[in-house]
Formats: sequence, C-alpha cells, structure tokens
Amino acid sequence: MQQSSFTTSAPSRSAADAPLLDRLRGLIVSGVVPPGDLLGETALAEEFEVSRTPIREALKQLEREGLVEIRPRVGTFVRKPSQREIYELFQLKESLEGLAAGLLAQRGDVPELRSLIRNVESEHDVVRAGDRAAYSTLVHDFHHTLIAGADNQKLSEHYELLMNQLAYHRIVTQTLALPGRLDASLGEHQQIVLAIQSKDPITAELATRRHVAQTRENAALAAFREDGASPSN
Amino acid sequence: MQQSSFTTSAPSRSAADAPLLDRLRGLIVSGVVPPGDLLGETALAEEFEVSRTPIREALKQLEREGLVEIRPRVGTFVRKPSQREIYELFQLKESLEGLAAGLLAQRGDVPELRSLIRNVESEHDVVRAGDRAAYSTLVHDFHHTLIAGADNQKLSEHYELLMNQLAYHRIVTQTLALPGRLDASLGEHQQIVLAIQSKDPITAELATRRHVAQTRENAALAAFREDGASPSN
DNA sequence: CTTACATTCGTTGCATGCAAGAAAACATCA
DNA sequence: TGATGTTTTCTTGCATGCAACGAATGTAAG
Repeated sequence: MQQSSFTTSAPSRSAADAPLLDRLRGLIVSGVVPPGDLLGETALAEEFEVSRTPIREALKQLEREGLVEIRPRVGTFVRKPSQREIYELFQLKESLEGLAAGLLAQRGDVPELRSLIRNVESEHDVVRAGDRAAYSTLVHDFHHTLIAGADNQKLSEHYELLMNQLAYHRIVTQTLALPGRLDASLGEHQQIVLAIQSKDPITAELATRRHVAQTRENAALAAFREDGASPSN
Repeated sequence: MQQSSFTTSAPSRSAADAPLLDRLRGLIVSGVVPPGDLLGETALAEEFEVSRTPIREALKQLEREGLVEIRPRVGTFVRKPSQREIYELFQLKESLEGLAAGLLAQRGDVPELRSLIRNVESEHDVVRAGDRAAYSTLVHDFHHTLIAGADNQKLSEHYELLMNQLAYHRIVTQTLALPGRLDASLGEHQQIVLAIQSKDPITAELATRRHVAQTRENAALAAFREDGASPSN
C-alpha cells in the first residue's frame, strides 16, 4: 500500500501532450504502478503539472474501466483483478477473438491477413531460436492483428478494455514458460491462420476459441504456481 | 440542435440520490433527450442542483460509453449511432448472447433457467393475444435473463454498455412490427430455451446466434423504412 | 447581394478554495 | 500492558472564478 513515485528519470517529459488518461492508464497496465498502490490526486497533479481537476476526471474513467478502485474520502488505488474476474475476462476474450477470426475469414484477402501470415512466420523463427521474450511480443501482435482484421471498431474497443484489465496478470504470470507451450502455441496459431486463409469462418472461430481456452488453462496453472502464498484476493 | 428542458413535471424529485451518472444516462437511453440535443453543463447543474464539476465528470463517462459527443469549447451533444455502428454492435451482441446461452446450458438447473421458461410461457400468451407492446417488454427481459444466467459479471457489464448504445435505436425502430415477426421470434426463443434445458451448449449457442442475427436483419429493414429521408448520418 | 472582417456571446477547460469524512496518531485511564 | 476516547492529519467532494476558444452576429466594403 505504499506510494511509489514512478519517476523513471527526467521530470516526466516523455510523451508530453499525450492525453492524460492514456498516460495514467499506461502507468497501470505497464506495471509501473503495481496493484495496491495509492494514486493520490495531489501527487499526480504535481507529477503531471496540471491541477487536480483533470486528474480526477481521468481517475474516474479508470475506475469505470476496472483498473482502479476509488474509496471515497480515502483515495484511489490500483486494482488487482480477482481470480474469478480473470476467469470471466478470459471467457469473454475467447468469445471475442472467436468472433474476430470468423469475421476475418469472411473478408477475403485483406492486409490484416497478410500481416498475420508474416507474423506466424516470424513466430516460427523465434521459436526455433528459443527466444521466448520475442515470441511473447509476437503473440501480442498476433492477437491484436486478429481483432483488427475483423474490421469492427466496437469489437476493438471492447477488446482493448478487456485486455487492459488483464495486462498486469499477463505481466506477472509467464504462461509461455510452461514446458512445450511455445511449440503448442505456435501450432495453434498456424491452424488459425490456415483456416482463415481457407475462408472457413467456422473452423477459424473454433480453432481460435480452443487456442484461447488453452491459454486460459495455462494461465491458471502459472498463476497457481506464482500466487501460491497469497490467499484468494 | 435545440436544448430541450426535459422537466417532466415536478422540479425533478423522482430518484433523488440516484447516482448522477445513472440519471443522466437515463435521460439519453430513455429517449427523453433525443440525439443532437445539447447537454449544457450549466443547465444540467441547475436541473440537478449540483455544481458543474460532478456534471462534467458524468458527461465524460457518457462520452466513453459512446452516448454523447463532447466537442471541446462547444458543448456536449447526444449522439446518434451510425448505421455502421449499429451493425457492429449487433455483431457483438450476437457473440455475447451466444456465449451466455452456452454458459447457461452448462450450469444445470439454476434460477435464471426457470425464469427463462416462465418468460417464454408468458410470451406465448401475449403473442396469442396479439399484444405487441407486452411482448416487447418480455423480449427485453428474456435477453437480460439470458445474460444474467451466464453468471459472468464482466459479460454483463459489457453487454449493458452495448445495449445502452442500442437503446435509442431500439426505441425508434419497432422491429417487431414486421409481419410474422412476432411468431417467428417466439419460436426462436422456444428453441433456445429447449437447447438450454437439454444441457446442449453448442445448440444453445447456435440457436441464440441465429436469433440475434434475425433480429439484426429485421432491424436493418425497419431502420431502412424509418430513416428513408436523412442521408447516412 | 455577397463577402470579409470585427465584435459579442455562449460554452467549456482548468485552477483553486474550503468543508467533510476517514484513518492514523496520540493521550488518557484502568 | 491493554483499551478507549480524542485529536490531528491526510484525503477526497464539490463549488466557484476566470481565461480561452468556437460560433454567431453585426458591420462595412466591394
């Protein structure tokens, strides 16, 4: 419950005029400010060199996004999703990505599909090289491209909301560290792309949902390892 | 682009301490304040007898929910979703309700299932009586119960966000007015409930998705009738 | 009549002040 | 020591003031 100062080095002159909300959200989803920490209006106001008013507005938005908890007259704290919430979010993720894959499979030859193909090729390379960190990045890109390929703005918005809530969890639990998971994940990605290329929406959707379900199960395993000590939360 | 006063009768003493955000949202989703209207901070502050600050915070939230558009230094206006957005929202709706039906079918005999069964029975009665208004209400309950039955809080939240954006559209286009739609809709509901009772998640999901897709197509038809004049938007 | 320009008006954006409440620190007493 | 009441401190919640910007209006020139 401490108050970390999160000043990396300079007086915060990185993304100068980036919307305040995005900068604050970035602090949370990047893990710079970990769950439990207090986000004091006054402190943030000084940090970002604005008054408390715009800070307040941003914090309220973050509350509605599920990233912080505002305890009235007490303070705003970075929130850590419960295991239950994470499970629920993964269920949603499965459904939304399945939808996206199906839609993309119906769209013919679009840039996003080509992007996916290239992405999987890169994944193949880094898996052979055993570079887990690089693969992690590519996985992130893969799923984002898949969503973008659905050509549905509302879907993208809901997906991002969802992934922001899972961000910290993703940072902490290294699901790809489980033995054999790298190769399995790659294979699943290949199946998904193949189905999309074949313009087979049903197979594409099913393959995607299976893949996400796999990820969910592995995440639960990894979380169990990590969390071991702390009860529920 | 006028500024409606939306004072029904008394000086607004209905839901006194209901959270400001909900009251404001209610004005929009209920259609009391139609799209295009200005929501002036000063006017709202007087109407709700608070200062501009909490009004501002609420309006910003509504913007993120897609219900209003804030034009900086100009004003906040009630937003009317484009046809494209409505289409996208229906795609999401289809996916989410399908997910809910599948999850509910896996849950065994829960209160929500019994509620659905009773609901469909009532629907059967009002359809025989030809009471379209009553059926419309029951349809609303049906879909909400279905979502609730999934026992997934996050799903419910996303679903509500989505439906709020469709609320005004739902008011305007009476999709059930199309000939034969009442009976067809009832039949689809019956199929859904039957699949859930049979603990068949796959059939339940598919039946639900078909049903929502039907609704979407009919909504498009109804909207085409209505909208006739105004170009795109 | 049309166009360009200046001015006024309306609206938000943000800073700040003050009060209310919660939590912590402290003192007091048994 | 332990428990209890009190004070102090820290935080937000809301009201308000003022500046800045956009739109609309009025005015004059061509």
